[in-house]
Amino acid sequence: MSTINSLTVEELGSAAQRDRRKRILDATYELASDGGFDAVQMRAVADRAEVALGTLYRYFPSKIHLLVSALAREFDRNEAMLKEMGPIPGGTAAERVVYIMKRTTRGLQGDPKLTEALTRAFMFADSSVAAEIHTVGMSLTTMLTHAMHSGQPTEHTEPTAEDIAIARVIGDVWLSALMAWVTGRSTAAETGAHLETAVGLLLRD
Amino acid sequence: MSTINSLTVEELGSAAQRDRRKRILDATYELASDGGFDAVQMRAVADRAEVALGTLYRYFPSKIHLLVSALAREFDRNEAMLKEMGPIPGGTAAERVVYIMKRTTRGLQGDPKLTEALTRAFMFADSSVAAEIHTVGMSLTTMLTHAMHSGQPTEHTEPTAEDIAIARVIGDVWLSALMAWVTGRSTAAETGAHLETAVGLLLRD
DNA sequence: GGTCAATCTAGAACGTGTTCCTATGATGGA
DNA sequence: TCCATCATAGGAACACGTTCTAGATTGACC
Repeated sequence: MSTINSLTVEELGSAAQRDRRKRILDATYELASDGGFDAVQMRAVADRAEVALGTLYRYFPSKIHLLVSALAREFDRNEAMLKEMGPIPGGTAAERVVYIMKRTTRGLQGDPKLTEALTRAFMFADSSVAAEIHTVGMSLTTMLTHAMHSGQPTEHTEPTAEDIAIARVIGDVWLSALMAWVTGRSTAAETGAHLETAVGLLLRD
Repeated sequence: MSTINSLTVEELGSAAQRDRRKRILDATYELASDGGFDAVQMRAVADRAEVALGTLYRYFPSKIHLLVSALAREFDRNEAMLKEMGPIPGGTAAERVVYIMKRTTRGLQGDPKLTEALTRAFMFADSSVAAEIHTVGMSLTTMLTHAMHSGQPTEHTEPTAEDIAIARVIGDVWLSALMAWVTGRSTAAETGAHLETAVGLLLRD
């Protein structure tokens, strides 16, 4: 068990410890959802989770680790939901990709403060959280290549190198757009339009 | 003159004030170049620039404003340098854009600490920094559309809407790649390759 | 039950971004 | 020249992330 990483569920022996961890993440979620990044103050999280400040830091070595761990938990939940969904609507790859991106974006924009907190943490994260971030990136790429081929004859073949490259570029645009939205530099509508433009440029059939 | 924005050169009446502003940005540059984001401490900047802390805050209302303004100045300088450099080498728009982007990226990667500081500031900026961010964005877009048409018959016509859209997407990819590099999640080589791929996808002639 | 190590609590303390206050100096108009 | 106004210097004070310390509690093992 290293001191530089967040404690994962598996590393926690007792039920009381797992419960503390859950209380901490719940408190983080609530505070973030309520007031965004700035409202997630370590003393406030500790208070609400009914643990001491030192204990909070034993479980999550920094505010960034805490928020990224909360993001990871949300991502897991979202992925489960997507799996239950049937084929993706849309006649062309571009349409399907736009559909899936807008759907995901809309989900995030439904809870702006939470999204702001999690996105900020994600963008401020350094190499110590590289593993988690890579996981999120892979997840996004998979989602996009899947959308490109959904319902097509190529549905169950491996995505080509170009598919993956395109998915990565779209992911980059998406992150930038999300960042602009989160930081109040663009509106939800602009975010959607920008994404659509980018997908149109990349996936002209 | 509002209190929520950085003071621009034009808003500063006296030569002494313009000199103070320059000293502050120089100090910021040096500290960032030396120790990165964390080393740019407001007290240290004020000391080195030989201004009071309050004065520093009068010129730049936050550390983020300060760093983004420093970034903007670097972009301006870069733009001036590019203008003096004759036509951009490369037979196609893609080649010219890749040339310009790699050149800029190499410049940044030659001073990693500085780049880390400026990129982090850029990513953390909220809507109060929108004006400064917009300056940087316009600068980048101009640079890219110029590269697309450099030495072409269309050199001196206005860039089309599509040109601008493409430039923005490339900017997004560049920022994401830079972010991954700055936070230690990808290497310089990967950054260049990723950029090249994206430009290839967007500018197929 | 007793002992020991790990963990937890409570809270002080520190660093750095930010704000605020007062005195001092500069500038421009009467 | 004198005054009014505003920018600046100098530094205290505050907020929040983070670290540290001292004691209380827990839990595993004898």
